[in-house]
Amino acid sequence: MPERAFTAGLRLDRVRLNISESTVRRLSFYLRILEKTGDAGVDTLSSEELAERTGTTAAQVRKDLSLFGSFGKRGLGYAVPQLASELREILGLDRTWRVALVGGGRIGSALFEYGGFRHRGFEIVAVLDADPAKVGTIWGDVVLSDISNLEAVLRAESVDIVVLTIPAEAVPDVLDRVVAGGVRGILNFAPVQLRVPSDVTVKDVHMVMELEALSFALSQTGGE
Amino acid sequence: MPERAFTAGLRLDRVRLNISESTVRRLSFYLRILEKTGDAGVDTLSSEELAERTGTTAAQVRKDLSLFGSFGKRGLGYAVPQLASELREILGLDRTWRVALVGGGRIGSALFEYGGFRHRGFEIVAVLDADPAKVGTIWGDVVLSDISNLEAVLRAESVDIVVLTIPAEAVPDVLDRVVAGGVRGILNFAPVQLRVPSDVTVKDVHMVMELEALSFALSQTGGE
DNA sequence: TCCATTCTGTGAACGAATTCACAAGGGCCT
DNA sequence: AGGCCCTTGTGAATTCGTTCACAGAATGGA
Repeated sequence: MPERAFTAGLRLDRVRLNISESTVRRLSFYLRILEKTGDAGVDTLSSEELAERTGTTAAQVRKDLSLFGSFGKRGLGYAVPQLASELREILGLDRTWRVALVGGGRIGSALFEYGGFRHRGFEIVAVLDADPAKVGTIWGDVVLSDISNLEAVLRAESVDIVVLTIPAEAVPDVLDRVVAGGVRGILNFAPVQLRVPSDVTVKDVHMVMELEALSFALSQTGGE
Repeated sequence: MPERAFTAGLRLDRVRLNISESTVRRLSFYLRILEKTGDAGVDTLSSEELAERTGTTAAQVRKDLSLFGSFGKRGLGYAVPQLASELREILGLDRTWRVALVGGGRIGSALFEYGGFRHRGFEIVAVLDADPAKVGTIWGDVVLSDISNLEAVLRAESVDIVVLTIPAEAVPDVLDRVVAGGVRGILNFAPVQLRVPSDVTVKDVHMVMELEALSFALSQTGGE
């Protein structure tokens, strides 16, 4: 039983219940919109407006939020900064996450140089690669480590999340060692199924599969 | 009514029926496994084995495939090269798709240098950016074009699919022009909802949202 | 040839997620 | 203060996707 403090609106009794992946993804999207409109000086948003900007329905927005509490005012809508702050807390974004980049190739380096992660509280504290020519090179404020020290680096840097951008064939070995290093969150770019213990969460980014899904869609409607 | 020729096993009557996004994503994954095991010399695979390697269930595999035809042999399983070829056709991968990269920043250049797309039949035939300093530079075998010529380039190169890696604020304008350029498939990396006509298909890759979903998952189980 | 074994293909059952529809709360104007 | 309008929060209904369970096809062995 968790004993952590939540804000008044949060429903402790429901927090542990099945929240679907799609709900979480939408929450993340709602938060983005709230931050954007908040910056633009808007202070209230209805479920309808939120739905329109995120490509869903007003009922869906209200249902998603209702899983965590009552954050709106009937007749009025949602207070933008307040709801944003609730969502940040729900999503666990009221802290910094320590991220290691495992794989320093094309994708890995693009993610590193792309500042978008750090701005949202994901700090890259280590980069690892198997290529001896890369080991020791300086990436921004971190020195690239040899992947043979993986477990040690993960523990020394208290890494929470690993971003895996290694070739498929290297996955089984590296994955075991990531888990052994105590990491319980993995963002996986390799086009293989990661087999992990149940206390480890994996999210996949499969760009080629998305392209193939586009190919399918175009083939369906195309030809005329 | 489509009049195109399909192989014997394909069910013309069902091809247009609702195939869910999850089914398509799995088909793409099955294909990968088939190609990998085919290269390893395996010539037959059961739904059970396919399921294990893709992280789903045997029933799911059979159901997915049954939406398009009967490709297996009872008591035996699926012939690897044959099923791979069927899936390639179903997914529309029996041709080359012409892709334009719109946005030549971090992500865009990483995707360009990453060879994984071309190997699967997605050929990058144009790269466009708004930065005058980049226009005219040579990327592999293409010259980077000014985004002000967007529609013209898309038409001249017969672009099928656009990969959008531009900042969120540039999206509304560029998106309209992508659609005006006749493109009906978009792989979107910008963290905004794309509003497009119904004959245009969009697939999103939202890496930061995936990270936030990880943050949520870790917050749920963490703390003890 | 016949039986035992294996694994597919698929209706039916189930469960999860979305949408509907409306009662109740809140603000504003007169 | 009262009435009107607006928008939330949420059970109920519906739709969609997954899992179950088994009949039927293919193979190999006796």
